[in-house]
Amino acid sequence: MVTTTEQRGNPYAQGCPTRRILDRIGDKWTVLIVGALGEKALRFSELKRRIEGISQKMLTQTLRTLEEDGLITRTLIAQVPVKVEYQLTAAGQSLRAPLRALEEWAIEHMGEVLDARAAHADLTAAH
Amino acid sequence: MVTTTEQRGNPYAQGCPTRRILDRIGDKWTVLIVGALGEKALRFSELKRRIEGISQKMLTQTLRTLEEDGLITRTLIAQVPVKVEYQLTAAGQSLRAPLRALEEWAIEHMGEVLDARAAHADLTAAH
DNA sequence: CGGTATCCTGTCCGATACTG
DNA sequence: CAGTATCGGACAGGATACCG
Repeated sequence: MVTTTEQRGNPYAQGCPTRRILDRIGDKWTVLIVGALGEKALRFSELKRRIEGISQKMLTQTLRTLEEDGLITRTLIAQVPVKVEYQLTAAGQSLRAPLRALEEWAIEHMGEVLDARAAHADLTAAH
Repeated sequence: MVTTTEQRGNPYAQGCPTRRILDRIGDKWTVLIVGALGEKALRFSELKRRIEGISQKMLTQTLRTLEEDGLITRTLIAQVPVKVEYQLTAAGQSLRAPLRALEEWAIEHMGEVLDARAAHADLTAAH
């Protein structure tokens, strides 16, 4: 066997699918949607209300992508007016832990990073 | 005090800095660079070699951003030819754990997600 | 070696208008 | 309510050329 490190999950290799998957996860809205759906299933409009600043287009688009990836399910309840519920699949649920870890890191180190940015801005301003 | 949930680390609020920080972290190359520097300090060209497909421009740009954010340090060794070493700061190091968790999730669920995508592609192809 | 500067193309994404 | 469709500006990011 000519098994190199590229074979399995090596994100440093160009062809590796983990890259594509990491890209998706890294997506701004994906993180927020998965987070929002973590507690319980939500409707389209509930999601839109919870996630400030997301446009209808991006919400739809991201939901479709998540559905394609098997991370959420979309349930249409045929009534008037129409009702659509989104909820995490098992795979989607399993993503919550690593994402929460990231969120916690962001919250914890936010001040530190902002200070560093400010310090750098001062330096450049002073030439 | 009129402290709302928006005040602290609530990524769902538009103004919250955690969003900006999560955006940075979510960046394609950031994850790979921090991962690569995890083991030991590396030179510019070493990083470029390790991270397949990154352009010089993006490597430089991402390194600058990471430096501004206080996650890595840049050390210039004045000799001929010039040598520059990048290494993680303490804050940068602390980011490794959550990122590794994400990488591991990607590796573990890669197959699952790819299957879901394939299944979806079949459905749409069949009309 | 480790960059910077410039050009240029693709894509992201918000705004808007319309629909079952 | 929960979308789809379309347009257009901003911007990410590759290719290329040049520099200390």
